[in-house]
Amino acid sequence: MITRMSELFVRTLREDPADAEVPSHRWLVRAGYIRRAAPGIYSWLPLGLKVLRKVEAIVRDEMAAIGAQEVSFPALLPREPYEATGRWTEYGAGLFRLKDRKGGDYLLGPTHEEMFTLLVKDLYSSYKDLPLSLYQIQTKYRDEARPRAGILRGREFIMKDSYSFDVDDAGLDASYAAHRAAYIRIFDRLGFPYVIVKAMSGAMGGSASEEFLAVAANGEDTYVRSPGGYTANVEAVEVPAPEPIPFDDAPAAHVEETPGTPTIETLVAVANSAHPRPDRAWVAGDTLKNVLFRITRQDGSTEALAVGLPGDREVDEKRLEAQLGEGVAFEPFGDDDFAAHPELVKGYIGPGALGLESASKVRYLVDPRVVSGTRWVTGADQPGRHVFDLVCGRDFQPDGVIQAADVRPGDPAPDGSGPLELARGIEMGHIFQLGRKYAEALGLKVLDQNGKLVTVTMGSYGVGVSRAVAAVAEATCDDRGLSWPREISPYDVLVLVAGKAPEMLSTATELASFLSAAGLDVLLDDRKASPGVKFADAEILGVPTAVVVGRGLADGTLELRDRASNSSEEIAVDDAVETVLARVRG
RNA sequence: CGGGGUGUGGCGCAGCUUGGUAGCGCGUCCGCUUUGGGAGCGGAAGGCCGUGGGUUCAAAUCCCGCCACCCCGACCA
Repeated sequence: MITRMSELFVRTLREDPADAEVPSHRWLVRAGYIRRAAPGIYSWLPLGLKVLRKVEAIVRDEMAAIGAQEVSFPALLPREPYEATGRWTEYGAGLFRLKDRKGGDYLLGPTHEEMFTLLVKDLYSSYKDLPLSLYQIQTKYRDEARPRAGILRGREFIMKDSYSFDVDDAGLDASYAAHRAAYIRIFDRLGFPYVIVKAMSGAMGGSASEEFLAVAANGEDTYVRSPGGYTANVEAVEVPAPEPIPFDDAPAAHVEETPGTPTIETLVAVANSAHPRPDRAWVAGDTLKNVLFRITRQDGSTEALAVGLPGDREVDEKRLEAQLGEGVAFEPFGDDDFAAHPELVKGYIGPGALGLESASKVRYLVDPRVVSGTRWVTGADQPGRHVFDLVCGRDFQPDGVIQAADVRPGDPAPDGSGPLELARGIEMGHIFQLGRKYAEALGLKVLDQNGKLVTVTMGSYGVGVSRAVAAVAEATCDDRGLSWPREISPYDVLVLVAGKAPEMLSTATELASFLSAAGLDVLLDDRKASPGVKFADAEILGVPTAVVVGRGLADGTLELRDRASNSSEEIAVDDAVETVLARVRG
């Protein structure tokens, strides 16, 4: 195919759109790939649509390769299935809901677990029918509280979601492994750097869950990695508990006056001046900080929660949220909350006043590092007083452990593979073992070999297709514009006429014809615009390879440009077709 | 939902303090010139100044209300 740029429906913008912050958003709009239609909702223009279709093609290809079959559910869905799984209410404000003329409730599907489960339930009833993997590439709707970054996080987006159905756990493991392998091929082909990280399976449960993150400095997800190969979303990092320490000869706990020390910083200062430690100075890590939250569940019930952690750490709210599970909100304790718990002295809260067995009845969960035998300086539950040498397991007993402390560069990897490094990424895919939650809620059972009804176990696997377009743009663009990996570039090659001599256009047209005949998708910039405009547009549009037909033509040469490296070389007109084909296919 | 900001031709912005009936750059159209890094000159089209009300002889500008959108934080592919 040859597309003449003089006829292509595209308009590049010379200036940045005012509302675009992140590079992918800015360039996709400036290059004429997408246009905003409403907040978080975008239209795809010819160039953008070509890229989108190419991403979809890769996904379809790899799904077919593992035997998954494509279906397509409506985006507009009835309420009932979502009522059955509780998600009509659980999804809360994030769900686009609407009514038909009769007043019936409908929703725009945010995800389709229910529909897939019901479809299989309708048609299949024997273990002989399984395993089965179905998928769709569908427009999804989520009424995000704050859409942002263009297509990277919209309210309407395109997702490939697949579901596997198996009779037993071994089957689920196999389906999961197949999807994992397919995802690796998909993301390899998309041609941008990514990492696979351990993820939270969340309230869904299930044993395995991994995310595919595009490596991007301004990504919304933070992940960790170690030299030994450990990777995980920060939310999923499980700090291991150290070995308990014997405390038989530990000194007895003693309360000391520490006036004016409501913060860790002031406490450390006063401890060092008024109660110096004999061997070394006190540091924040010697203190036990107790942070209070009020958590609110989906049903509206609230509960106080205390989190104990070494004083040199902060509570990471994302990690805390992940621990609390879906639909549980939390807020720091306010004055009202303190008023309701008079035994908790703000700034001087210690384990003595915490725990389900204590007077406050506040659940007390601690960082795994707060292990039996560790000695702490912590609040004495009286203003201006702290207790020293308080030993975990002897002087207090937490109700449990929680992974809520922040993870820092240099922390040891949980598997002992070295110090952790932190980096940012964009979630591109998520695979996880759903288990039997939906099958149970919707009654998806099959008869097994023994004629007994068993509940099917499911896996759920998503790829953000429209997001992938933005993520690739994000990962590959530079200060001049987009720069596509070959497999998803809207065109294989751009032939650019840089000059007004008639033979330039004729040579270019002829070259384009040969390349097209050889199977390439060619964009021919035959516009009358000045070379400067064309070069600038070539860089904004991001076609990986460009051939410039210009002043070198008189000497029998053309210029071959590589967008990714912004380098160029002269090639002979006579074997231009061969050279370009070799480059594009290379 | 909390915090900040902005609404003026297609895009990016000025004008608002000190009311007088709208301007600049880019883009678009016509003509001539120009053609290796977003060309030059001349001409042209295109705006009920987010919205409702108020003040005034007169409102983009002042006052009150509303709406929308964007950006920063808590949710997700």
